[in-house]
Order: sequence, then C-alpha cells, then structure tokens
Amino acid sequence: MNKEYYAILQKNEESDESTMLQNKIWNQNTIKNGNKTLVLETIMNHSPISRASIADKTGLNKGTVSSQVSELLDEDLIYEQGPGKSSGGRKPVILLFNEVAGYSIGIDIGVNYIFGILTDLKGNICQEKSLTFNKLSFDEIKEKLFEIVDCLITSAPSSTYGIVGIGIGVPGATNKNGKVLLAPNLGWQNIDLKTIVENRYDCPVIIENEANAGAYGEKKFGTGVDDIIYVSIGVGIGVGLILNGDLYQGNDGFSGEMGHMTIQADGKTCRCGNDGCWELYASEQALINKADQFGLEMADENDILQEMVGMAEDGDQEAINLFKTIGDYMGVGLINIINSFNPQQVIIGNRITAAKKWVEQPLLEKVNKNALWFQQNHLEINFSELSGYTTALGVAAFSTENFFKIYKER
Amino acid sequence: MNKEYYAILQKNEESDESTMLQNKIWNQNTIKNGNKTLVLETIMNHSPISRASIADKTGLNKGTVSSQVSELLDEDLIYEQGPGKSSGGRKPVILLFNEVAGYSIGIDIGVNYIFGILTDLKGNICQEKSLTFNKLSFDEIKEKLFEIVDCLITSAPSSTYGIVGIGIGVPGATNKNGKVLLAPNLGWQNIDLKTIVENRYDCPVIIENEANAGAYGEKKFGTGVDDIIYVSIGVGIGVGLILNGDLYQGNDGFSGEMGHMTIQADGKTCRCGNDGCWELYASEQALINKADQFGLEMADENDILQEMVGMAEDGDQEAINLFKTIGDYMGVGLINIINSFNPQQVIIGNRITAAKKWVEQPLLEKVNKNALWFQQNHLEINFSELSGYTTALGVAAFSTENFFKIYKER
DNA sequence: CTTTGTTTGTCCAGTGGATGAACAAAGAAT
DNA sequence: ATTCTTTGTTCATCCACTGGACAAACAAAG
Repeated sequence: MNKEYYAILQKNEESDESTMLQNKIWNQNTIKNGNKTLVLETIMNHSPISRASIADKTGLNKGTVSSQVSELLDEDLIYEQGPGKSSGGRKPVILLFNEVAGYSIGIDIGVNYIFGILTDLKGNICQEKSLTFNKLSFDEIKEKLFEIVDCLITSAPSSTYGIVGIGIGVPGATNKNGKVLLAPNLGWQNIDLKTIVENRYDCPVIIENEANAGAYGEKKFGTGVDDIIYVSIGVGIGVGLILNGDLYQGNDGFSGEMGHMTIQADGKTCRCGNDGCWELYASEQALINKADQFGLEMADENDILQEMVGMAEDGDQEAINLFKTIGDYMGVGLINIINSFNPQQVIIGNRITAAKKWVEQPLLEKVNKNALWFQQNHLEINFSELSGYTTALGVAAFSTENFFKIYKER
Repeated sequence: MNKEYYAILQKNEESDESTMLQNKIWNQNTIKNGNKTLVLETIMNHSPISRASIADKTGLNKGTVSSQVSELLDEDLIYEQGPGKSSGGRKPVILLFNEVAGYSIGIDIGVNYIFGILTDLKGNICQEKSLTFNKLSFDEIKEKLFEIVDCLITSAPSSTYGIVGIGIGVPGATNKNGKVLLAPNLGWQNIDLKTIVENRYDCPVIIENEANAGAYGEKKFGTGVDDIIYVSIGVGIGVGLILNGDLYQGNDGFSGEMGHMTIQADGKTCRCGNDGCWELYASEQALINKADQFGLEMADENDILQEMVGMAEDGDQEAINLFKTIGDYMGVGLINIINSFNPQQVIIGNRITAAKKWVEQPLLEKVNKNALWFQQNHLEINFSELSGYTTALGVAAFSTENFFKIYKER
C-alpha cells in the first residue's frame, strides 16, 4: 500500500521552478498601499474610531489618514456611523469596518459529513448548512458539496464584493496548489479539488488540511497569541501549527503529521508502517481496537466514540478507565509537542472533545508532571471552544484573508 | 531539582509588556532604505555585477540604482573593481561587496572548551582561537572568554565599521534578552551573559542556544533552503529549527528541546523527570550508561565517545553494535521530526558526527522504512560538513545579520 | 450669552524619492 | 568610417507624505 501512495505522490511532482519570485521593489505605490492597509487594519481592530485617533494611534499624519479614509469609504470597506461623543472639542466622526461588504464560504468535509458556513468579512456566521452521508464516492460527495455551496451562495445578501472566496478543509494531505494528495478516510487520492471547484464558481478557492484550518480558526477567533498548536484528534491525529503568528505548512505542505510520531519504539505497528505511533494510543483508534471488549464489535467505526461516551456517562468504570488511559497517552504526545515548540497555547479539537470530561485530568497531570518545567511557564492547554465550527471558520477566514491579501498587493 | 529550576525561571519573569510595538508606518524613508537594501543584497548575492544588470535584475530604474550605488560606495559597503567585458557596447563598471568593511566575532562555548572565530561580513573565517578546560566556575570561564575575544579583536584588520558584533553560542536555554537561564552541563543558572559582555566591549552582543546557532549556520553556509532542522547530538540533544527561512525560537525561546521527546512511553526515567526521553537512547548518554560494559567506568564522561570511536575503529564488534543501536534510535526521533515538520533538510551535527561511519546506515534505513512515504520526497538527511565550525559560524552570522538589520532600519 | 481653549478634519505648499527620457561615453560589428 | 549597443548620468516630472494653517464644532468658565 505504501508503495502505491508513493507512486501517486511521485506523479504529482510539479515544476515549481517557474515561481522565480521577482524581487519586490519599493515605490510610491508600495507606501500608499501599506499605509492604506494600516489604516484599514486599525479601523478593523479598534473601531469605533475617529480619523484623529487613527492618526494618533498609527503615527500617520492627519492629512494622510484623511485621504486614505476617503478612499476606503469610496471602496465601501468602511462607513461613517455619525458623530461621536466630544471630549471637549469638535465631535469626531465615527468610522466602522463594513463587514458586510462581502461574504466568505467555509466548508468542512469530514469522514461522514459536510458542513458549510457563510460568514461576513469579520467572520460572523450568517448561515450554516450541513448534511451527513455514509461511504460515498468522490463524485457523489462532489455533488453534495456543490449543493451546499449553491445553497450558501443563494442565501448571501447582495454586497459590493459578493462572495470573496471559498475555503474547503479536508481530512488529509493537501499541497500548495490545492490538490488533495491523500485522504485515507475518504478514499481520495490525488484529486485536484481546487480546479474542480474553481471551474464551477467564479471566485478564489482555497483547499487546506483540516488541522491547519482549525489552527488558523483558533488563531483568528481565539486569544490571538502567536504560537499556537492545534491538535485535532479524531480517527487519526493531525496537528496545525501557528508559529510566529503564521501557519507553518512545511516544505511540501505536509507538516503536522504527528499522529505518526513514535511514542513507543517497540510498540505495535501502525497502518503507516511505523511502530508505536501516537494515534494508535491516543485517538479513536485506541477505542476502536478495544471495541469488542465492550460488545461493540458490530458497530460502525464512526459511532464507537459516541457509544463509549454514552457508557462512560452511565458510569461504566471500564469505559472511564479506557478514556483515562487515552488521556494519559494524549499527554505523552503533548509533552513532545510542548518540548519541541515551546508554544503559548495548545488547543485540542475535533471529535475527542466529546470525551473531555474523562481525558482532561489525566492529560493535564501527565503534562504537568513530565514536560520540562520551564516550558510550562506561559503555557495554556485548552479544549477547543469553537466546537464543530473550528475548521469551517478557519477556512472561511483563510478566504477572507486571501481577499485582503489580493487587495493589498493591488 | 526540578522545583529548584522552576524557581530560578519564575524569578526571571520580565515585563515584556513594554514592548508595545508601534505600528510601522510607511514613508519615503522606508522606500529608500528598502531599495538600498535590495541593491546591496543584489550585489552581495550576484557579484560581480554592473549597475545596469542590477537595474535589470531588480526592476528598479537605472537612475535609482545609480544613486543608491553612489551612497553605498560612500558608505564603503561596496567598491568598484574596474571595467568588465563589453557585450557589444560600453564596458560595464563591476561592483563588488566590500566584505572587509567590518568583522564579526563568533564564540562557541562547549562543556569543556571555548572556540572563537573572527569572520568578515561574508562569513569567511579570518582568525580562530580555542582552548579547553575542565570543570571551571563561571567566573573562570568568563576570564577565558574575555581572553579569546580580546585576542580576536586585536587580530582584526582595521576597517570602516570595525567589530560589528559578538555572538555567543551556549549549550543551554537562553531567553530573548540574552540571559542564559539554564546550562546544566556548565552548571550555569540565570546568568545575564549579554550584559556582562556588553559592558566590557562596545558592540552589540547576541547570546543564542548552540543548536539554534548551528541551524542558522547551516542555513547561511549550506544549501540555503528554507526549512531546515539541525539536530545537535552531544551529551544531550538539542534541535534548531529554521522554518520558512527564519529561526523559530518559540514563545519564550525554548523551542527545540527534543532531547526530551518521549520515544518509549514505558522507558527509563530521564534526569528531566520524564520517561523514555530520546536522548537517553540516541545521544552520548546511551554510551555513558554502558561505559562499564566496555571497561570505561573510570573515564571522564567527555572522553567516552572518543574512546568508543577508537574501539569501533579497531573493529570491536560490540562497540559497533552499540553505535548501530544508537543510529537506529536516532532514526526513531528523526522520524518524529520529519513527520512533524516536513522539512527539506535535516542536518545532524555536534559530537556524534564522530561516529557517522557506524550510525548513518542504521539511521537512514530506519527513516527510509518508517517515516511517512510522502515526507521523503524532497528530503535530505546529512551530517554537518562544517564540522566544529557550525555553531561559531552561526553566531558570527547572527551578529553580521544584526548589523545589517540595524543598518536597514536606520 | 460670550469668551476661551480644545478637538476634529481639510487644504495646501514643500520635501524627498522614483521614473522616464534624453544624452554622452565607450565599444562592437559591419 | 559608420552604425548600432550598452552603460551610466542628469534632469524635469510625478506622486505620496508632512507640517502648518485654517475653519468648524464644541465644552467649560465667567
């Protein structure tokens, strides 16, 4: 099987040499766009705010701010709310970010569901739509996907910029060109999803791994710190890395495959060919492997977690102990992550959050006891609070960000 | 012992809140400095080069290039070599980077040695000086350090900018303010090395962890790819991370403590308190722990590696097998690193390179067999070829870079 | 109600840097 | 010897920011 994958991925070599990046030169345009972006960001982050306060906060000249604000008003990215409270002089004119100047679509494709949201430019959810399925082919899933996107597009209010982008998160490895190289749990291999979707809809499309999207979502809508590790634990384990404030994707886009990190060198062999992989001990796989001990040998793999949570809720001590063991092993992998990255925040997301009640304590105890002391100084370990929305919000935010990036570089 | 460390590090909390970064505004000065730097970098990377070629390559206007070149000549950062070969018209004037306009000092402080180099602005080594010692106090080491720096400064030819900076690499955890928080093998705790050195010499001082410095050295003087993991294996294991072309230091500067990554969850307990740490199996510690089996129980810890290498050289099968086992375990940790970071290059450095002959094959086999296939597509695994110079070159390059950074922001 | 001082936002001449075109110098090709 | 190329400088022009002047709007004090 591995050889097969290798062949698929080899085929996928694309000559990236063409991207010989032109050294960026600096001219009046650079400075104008830079300052315009600065003004826009100041308004986004500090509204309600007046022209005078922007000048004060950024250090820009009042005249400069005035002219940039005037252009932003023309472009409908901001609007004037009216006079604010005076502080002893002329009343300021309050400026606000016009978050409904455009809309973004975020799609989370799971193993047995598709979940889509429509957000405004600030990330507020305006509409959501989901459906579940079971073992569909790619073409069938594609139809479902189109159905959801169509529905979300239709529901979007009319706006200056319309749908600024579609972001799609998938449970698998994606490359920088928007191809899904491998999504084992969906049975996808080497699918050029970006092109397929872009051909149907007339807007930029971004394809991203589910854990990376989740990490970005947590960065955008969480506490906003700069070094965040998002650990997505479901049937497998994927990790999204926000380092120095940016998503780190790796040389080919395959970073964060920490489910296949060895934590038990002489342990059982994983389907990936390695021994003692973390996800054998700390993901749903650990539950699935013990399913028969709980009389669940006939259940669908996708249901076992829920069944076990039910049993634990009912006080089944064996189920609770199994969760405790899993929490302990989760801790082992998290220690590796913490010692490697010295992050400010580790966020655990995806389906395992359903078992938070039983895994959290053992996990925290393990980390607390065994991670290097100085790593724990400014460290937070949380379970995701965006619940099922993390991935969809993340990819939607990706698309919005991309829209502004294009705007900035114009 | 851990509690003790904790206290030390707790005390070290400094209010970083003051660093409320003023949003950077864009004005004519930004654009001028930006273009000037662009011209300088083009000359550094593509010399010999003429004004016309610079304009061509960068996209800048010929007039702009001319005026920037004129300033750079005034500042002595470049010089005119004379006329070059004509390609059918007027002969170009060849410009070259003036690498001897200043000098940088790089110091590598090891467990039982200090090694210092003097480099020009391009990183060419002009002078080196080293000495070894055994179990000295900090104050004694400090004196030795000053002695070496004094000697290097004296040996520097006179130049426009003189000594542009001193970089020091230490085997321990450093924070962003140049304090050595913890260097267990030197017995140092919470030492403000940067201030101490800066008070004696009138130039910027940079303190960096030895593995981070090594990573930077490999980036600067190696193939120059963007995602490099430098694995420094000596008595412990430290890792330096170059991600997206920049050093990643972590939230507090403690990234890369992968020596304490669990690879055997039920393994032996490490001095750090965790179980099954990588460095117990894949560093000199694995040798030291078996020293008595080879009749080396009386040897100094620092000499055991060399002794064992000698035995292996002489064909001692048991020693060779031990190295093979270590190579195999090195592979286990490298797999974790590769699956986590999807790097382009992994470089193994520090003392273990002495055993390359025996550890390399087992290591490569292990990685080849057990790392995810698609991670191996564009992956290189090398042993450092800068040998003992890696760390010193890295910190010297840090200092040079810092000089140019200050120059740019001026 | 009037006066005074403050705050907000606009306007405009001035400054600094990039640009394009013209130009001179120097050399190759025919 | 003539023509075409290439290189590097000069200069008028353009463009964005800056600082200061200014008017409008307002609060507070008398």
